[in-house]
Order: sequence, then structure tokens, then C-alpha cells
Amino acid sequence: MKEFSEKNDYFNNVYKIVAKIPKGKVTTYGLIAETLGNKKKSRIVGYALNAVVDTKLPCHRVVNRNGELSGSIHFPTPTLMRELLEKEGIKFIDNKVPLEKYLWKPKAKS
DNA sequence: TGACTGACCAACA
DNA sequence: CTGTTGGCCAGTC
Repeated sequence: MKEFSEKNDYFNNVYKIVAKIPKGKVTTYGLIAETLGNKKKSRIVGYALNAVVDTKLPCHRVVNRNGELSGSIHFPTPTLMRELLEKEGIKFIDNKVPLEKYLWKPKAKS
């Protein structure tokens, strides 16, 4: 049985942070991973969103380091991700998000 | 049980 | 600039 150890809840940490992303802002996998510990875990962040089916998580606000919607391919429709972000007031540039404007920094602790 | 895969990132040739 | 390699963790076959 899995205990409630924080080390085992790496996914949980990701969900918590992603769920806290304010509207009209975006964050990156690497940034979340770095906040949790190391950037090398960035893979786990992306994997967490795919492994767990939780529509409550604004996964569309999570982009890669380059601001590209790499996760959009896993959405019901590849354009859904962009539509949601645009609806929140985010302007796309070359099919990417200008992180300098909309980048939101997650906090390690609530 | 062991090996492969995956929504990433950074360094190196 | 492109291609390859290493690193992390969890889930699936």
C-alpha cells in the first residue's frame, strides 16, 4: 500500500501546482520540476498529466520550456489547448506562448 | 520480474 | 543548426 509520503506524491505535487495556475497565465514543465526539486524530473511532470485523467487540471496552461504546446497533441483536439489559452486572454505568437508575458512562477509550498 | 515507453530539459559534437 | 546522449520517475506489457 502506498503511504502518503511526499516523495511518493510527486504527481500530487504537480497536480497541486498546476491547479494553482492563475487564469491567463502559463507555466512550464521544467519550472514545475525545478520547484519540486530538480529540473531533471521535468519528464515526470508531463507524464503526470498524461497518466492521470483529471480534467480539473488546467493542463492547457502547462507548456514546454520553449512556450510550445507540446501537450496539445494529447488533447481531444490539437487546437483545444490553444483555444482555451486564447480565451483566457493569452496571445499566441507563431503558435507559441510568449513566456516573458504570461509565465507564472509556481510556489513550492502553499 | 524485467524491459520499454513517455505531454521534458540541458549539454555536447 | 541538427542529431545524439544522459538523467529522472511512474505506468504498462
